[in-house]
Amino acid sequence: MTAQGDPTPGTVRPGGRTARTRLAVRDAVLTGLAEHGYPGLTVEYVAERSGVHKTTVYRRWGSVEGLVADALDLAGEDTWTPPDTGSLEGDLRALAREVTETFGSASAAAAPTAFVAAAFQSDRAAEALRAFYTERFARCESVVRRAVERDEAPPGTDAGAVVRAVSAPLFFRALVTREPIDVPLADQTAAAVAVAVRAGAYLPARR
Amino acid sequence: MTAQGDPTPGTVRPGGRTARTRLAVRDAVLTGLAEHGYPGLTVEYVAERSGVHKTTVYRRWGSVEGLVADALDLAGEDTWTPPDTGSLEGDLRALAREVTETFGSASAAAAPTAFVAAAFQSDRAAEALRAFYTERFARCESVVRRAVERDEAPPGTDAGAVVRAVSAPLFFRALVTREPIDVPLADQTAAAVAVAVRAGAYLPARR
DNA sequence: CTCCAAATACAACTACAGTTGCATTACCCT
DNA sequence: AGGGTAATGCAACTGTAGTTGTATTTGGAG
Repeated sequence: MTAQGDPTPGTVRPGGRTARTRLAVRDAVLTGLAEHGYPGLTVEYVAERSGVHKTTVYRRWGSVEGLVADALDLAGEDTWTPPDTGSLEGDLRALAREVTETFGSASAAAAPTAFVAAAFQSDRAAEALRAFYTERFARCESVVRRAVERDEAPPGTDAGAVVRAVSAPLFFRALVTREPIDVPLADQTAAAVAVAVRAGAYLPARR
Repeated sequence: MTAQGDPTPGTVRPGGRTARTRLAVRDAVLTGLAEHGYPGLTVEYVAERSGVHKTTVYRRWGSVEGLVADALDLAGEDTWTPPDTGSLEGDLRALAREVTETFGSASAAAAPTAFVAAAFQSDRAAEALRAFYTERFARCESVVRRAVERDEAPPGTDAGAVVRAVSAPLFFRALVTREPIDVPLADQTAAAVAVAVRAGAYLPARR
């Protein structure tokens, strides 16, 4: 999960100017994504905006994809926890609505969209994205765990499959087919998955 | 759906050398994608491989994204029809397995993956991708229509939502999180959606 | 406080993607 | 068949992304 741009392990200088530079660059990356989108983000822009010389940016991050991958590593280090509404369908609906909100406004969608775009360009960004979602979905599995405890879902339900089934149709429309997504669609998706869970369609024995 | 690379409407020269050039270039694009992947595909490679001068490629297609968008337009002009196995779950399972097959081998996945990647880079490719999937999913809706006729699905079922719900989790894992997808996963996804359909979770009244 | 190593700044350079003006070729129409 | 026009080929050019070698600055350790 550690960014490749980090000083090599065991370095003597973890803080100070290096840390300031990194933060300034990360800030410039997010600003640039919001303003020009991923295709318009250039190393030169980040260098100018952050006040860090472009040589330094190239040496530590290597490319635009490296910059985005580093920003993605940072995004994974938050304290987000899945919703807890007291019912399976309520939790799934809240999860789906969060996706809808993220991709509802262009400014909020800029960074997540860029993360996916960068993953198509470089293996490092792809790995960072994979790690991000692995960790994020692992957090979400508590939703299913609680549902099992409430007898809303059969024991052994494949929690990972459930949380992916709720998110995927919305991600797919937002990122691949560019169809509009809204709250009713999120609710429909959550309801459908909740029905399937209760029916035992996500028991891993079926795989 | 007409490619931007086409001669302007009403042109006097729809066939002949122009058509040969276009086919040679399209072929080179697909070969290049399979060999080097999207990030490694360059206009210069396509020019050399196709025997068409790079100036011509730049003039007619404009960029790598234009080349990919044109190839995508071509891909949409096929005679593919959705499976007809005689049951809803069978049809959904067959659809899901097709997705699995597409992204199962690196060579088969190269073009579809590139289409999505290009859509993040240029609006023209994004529009071509949107058109492709809109048309493709419209064809798939016959699966749901037949299920309604067989009383396997309630009348008024949102066919578009159903076919997207079957495909999306597989696309999402293949393209975004880069998780492995296999036949059991396809079957699980299809079974879950079939259960939800039968329970009436995809009635558009819920939106 | 001073010294040392790491990180950054600077400037010049390289390479290649993409452009432009013009010559040439090939196709369609009469 | 042959003339006109669209499309392609060609070669030289431009701009900029990315590189390299070196000087300078910074921050921590003793």
